[in-house]
Amino acid sequence: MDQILSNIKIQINEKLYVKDPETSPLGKKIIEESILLIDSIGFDNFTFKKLGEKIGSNESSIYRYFENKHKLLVYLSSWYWSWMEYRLVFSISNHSDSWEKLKKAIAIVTEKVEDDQKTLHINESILNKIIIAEFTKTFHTKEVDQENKEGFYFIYIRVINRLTTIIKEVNPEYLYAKSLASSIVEGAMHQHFLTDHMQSITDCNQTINPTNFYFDLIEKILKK
Amino acid sequence: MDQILSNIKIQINEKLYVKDPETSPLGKKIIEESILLIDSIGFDNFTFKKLGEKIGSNESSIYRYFENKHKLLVYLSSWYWSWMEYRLVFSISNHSDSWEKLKKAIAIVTEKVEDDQKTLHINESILNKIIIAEFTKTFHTKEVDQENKEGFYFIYIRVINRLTTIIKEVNPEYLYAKSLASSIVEGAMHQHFLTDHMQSITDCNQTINPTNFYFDLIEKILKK
DNA sequence: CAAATATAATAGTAATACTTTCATAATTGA
DNA sequence: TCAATTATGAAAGTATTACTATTATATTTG
Repeated sequence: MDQILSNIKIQINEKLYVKDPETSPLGKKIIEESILLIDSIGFDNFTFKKLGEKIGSNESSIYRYFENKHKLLVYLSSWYWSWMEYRLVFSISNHSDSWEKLKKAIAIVTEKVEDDQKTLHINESILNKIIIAEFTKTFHTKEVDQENKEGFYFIYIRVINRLTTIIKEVNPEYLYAKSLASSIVEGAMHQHFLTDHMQSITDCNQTINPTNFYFDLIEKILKK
Repeated sequence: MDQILSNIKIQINEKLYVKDPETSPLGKKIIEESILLIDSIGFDNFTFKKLGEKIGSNESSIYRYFENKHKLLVYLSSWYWSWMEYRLVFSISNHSDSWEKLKKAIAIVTEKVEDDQKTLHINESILNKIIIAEFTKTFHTKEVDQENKEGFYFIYIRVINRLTTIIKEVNPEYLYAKSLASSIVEGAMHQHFLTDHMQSITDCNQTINPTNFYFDLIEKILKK
């Protein structure tokens, strides 16, 4: 997996950037440090000026890579879901039993991400924290329909479609495979959020995690 | 119900406003028109200046009611969840069977709100649209823990707790009542959002709605 | 009807979200 | 290798946002 991942270049919609950040050291630094800065001060307080100060670069140089911070966040999210998709496809590839595949897939999309050292400039564990905290902001905008048309959420949708396909494999009679898939992906992020900030309305904690909750749930919903 | 609702004054955390908007015509106009303006241009593009222009009042006058637009949104959300809670409590009060109560409760929290004319200055149907589009922004902030301590999300949490209680009544052995309740409330909003903006990853549409999805889901999860 | 309170009008500040211009540094390819 | 191209940095500028403060004028209330 290490080798494969290091050979794969994650493809991101070209409309999300002005200049591809993967093509230069400054671009990579923007990605690397924006993840850390968004995690530390939150997306709402994040500005290109602050990022520039942090990386010792001028604000205007960052604008040569990204039009605005919204597109940077969509870029980071696309990267995340692309990486997720890769791990998902890989993890189910060695299973033929559809039930096993589903459990693997759900584990992948609902588990907290522990840092893996496979990519140099991206800390996946912190990126996962950002996704839990900020991903919903990428599409809760007035421009969502336009941006959806332009494919900004394409990879995220593809991940959910992959999960949907496996759900249908497990139980072709189940009527709500798409809604179940989108509920699990979004819901797992929400349960992680609640674990950290509103413990009183979730059963998840240090010992029980969203994966346990969703394993139990799909067993009851899909087992015939 | 009409009568009861018109007699009840929905209580909102005092920390959310500088001056209670229910105590003056301008205050009520701020509430009424902010709902319409947020719906029309989106919360991100909404400013007190624009609201002032719309209602023929000065920006500075609005600041005498709300410190900032974030607190206004939390105020509107609190109002919404308080109204929800009221309808929920009312709708289950004439049922003794816990399964019937659960179905009623889930219908209330997952159905699209059709405008009801019980309150004069608040359009609940449009407020429901705002909640679907913007509610997640109220707590996806760096200040969430502080604001949670101050009780900003108290009513929302109470609604979820009420649902949790009914779930436990239906099936005391089920291990994830809290997570199920929070998933349903959040998930229903998400499914409504997907219906409007990302049809390809939901089964909900004009004929099937989130309520159908969750009725089926709880039946499979909780029926013994 | 006077006093208190609410609202409006205006101006001002600091930060945000950019854009533009020009200088300089680094890279590339003939 | 050196000229041309491209990338980055520095600085300044604009419009908008998110407020605060001051003063004047309405409106309400006791």
